Amino acid sequence: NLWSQVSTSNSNGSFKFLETAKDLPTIMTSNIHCLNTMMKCIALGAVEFLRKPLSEDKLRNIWQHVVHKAFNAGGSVQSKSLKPVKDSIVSMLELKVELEENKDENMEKTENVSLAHESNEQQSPARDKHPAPSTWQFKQVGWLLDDGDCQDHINFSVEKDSVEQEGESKSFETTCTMSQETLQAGHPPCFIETVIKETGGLTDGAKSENNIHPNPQNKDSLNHSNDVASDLHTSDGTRANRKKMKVDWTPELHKKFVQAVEKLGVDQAIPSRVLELMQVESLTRHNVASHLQKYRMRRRPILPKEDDRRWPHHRKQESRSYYPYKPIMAYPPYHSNHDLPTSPVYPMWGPTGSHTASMHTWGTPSYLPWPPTEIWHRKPYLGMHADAWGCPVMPPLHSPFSSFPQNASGFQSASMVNNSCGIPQKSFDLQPAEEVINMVVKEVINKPWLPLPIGLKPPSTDSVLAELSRQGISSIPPLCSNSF
DNA sequence: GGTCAAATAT
DNA sequence: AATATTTGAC
Repeated sequence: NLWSQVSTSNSNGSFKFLETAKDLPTIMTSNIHCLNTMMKCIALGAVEFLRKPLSEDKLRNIWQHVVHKAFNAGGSVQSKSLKPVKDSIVSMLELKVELEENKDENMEKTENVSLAHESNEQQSPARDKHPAPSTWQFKQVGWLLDDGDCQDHINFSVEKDSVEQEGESKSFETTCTMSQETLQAGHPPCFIETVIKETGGLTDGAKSENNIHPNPQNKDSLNHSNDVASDLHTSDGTRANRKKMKVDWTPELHKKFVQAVEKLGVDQAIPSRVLELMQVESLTRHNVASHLQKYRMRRRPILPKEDDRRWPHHRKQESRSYYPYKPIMAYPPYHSNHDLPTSPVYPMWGPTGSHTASMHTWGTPSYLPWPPTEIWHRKPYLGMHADAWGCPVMPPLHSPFSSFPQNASGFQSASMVNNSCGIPQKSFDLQPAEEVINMVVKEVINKPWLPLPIGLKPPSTDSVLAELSRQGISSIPPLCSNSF
């Protein structure tokens, strides 16, 4: 990802640049507010044309789209985690800032910034990755078998070193499976399977990993004791060794988590509260916090917030706690959620259609597949990985930005039409302060779930072209000619 | 306490 | 190598 900048003192240069960078989403910013110029830029492939006084809103808007874009891309690639995206965006930010700094607006007439995205981002239609969803769902089923739905199991393995005797470090792992009524307060007994994870003489660092499978893998045998494992019933808490326990977020546990989060409202879900609602002792705030962190990262639903003010949209009173997150994606405008129930716009995590599907098992209506891998290491009883999900993950086969929303901030607002010559109100407006830029970008990045401002609807090519011809600018390379 | 991000563990 | 969790810092 990078920002490329081209500053020219004459619009012609800019146009040239635009043409050169057709395939790169380019945003033109200029203090020239001539419809003609704008049209031309758009026609030449600019994704947006912003009038020079770059307001905070405009910036935010742009960045939100960038972030969305980035996230979308990330989502399509299953393995891709959010972080990288974030990083790249951040790096972009730096460049951006740098750019902004260097910017010498005095002379420049037109300046354009192009938001380029990694070349590899192009998705090859051929090989997609749709495994996640299906597997996920499938897994669910598998689990249902053992748990008998209403029982939740919390598994955590405690690893404690046997006595202090350093002689031979023998550590064993205790896997405690406690069951508890889903929502009931009761604290049922729990089974504790102790697995001796004997570690040979400490000397040879080679800890024979022969050790019994920690919970992860043969989870399958929830019900059966594992080979080496021996079952004992104990009063849970007591032996809840105070060592490091790794919480195993089983689907059930996760489900609870999600329910709690939803009850609170995603935006108000904070670790402590969630923990309360979950009523799962044995879990620490940190555990929840961590999970929450992960949770938030995955679902990047756009969620209304005070951010709305800027985007005169009528969602005022929406108790946006639940899933009003019908993402107002600027991105793939094509299908609205109902078209293809299963085709996620946000390939992986976005709150997309398919509510019902996931609803039952995860009680998560809007969040698609939670953790793909997590699902995997529990072997579903029923073999085959059949794509239960059956979701034809359709990756954006087209240029990622193909539908990049135009008109970030009232592109076609009357104001700009008449306003042929912008007059810098405040130096600030013309040149957003670095802090502002930083702040805005950061905000956007940090809250990917915020609603995408404005329905940035792409200016219809037709209208633009029409207008252009009307203006006598017809010698412009047709938009459609290039992949833009 | 909440968040974030680095460090670990798997 | 990629994730899932845990730790620690802020």
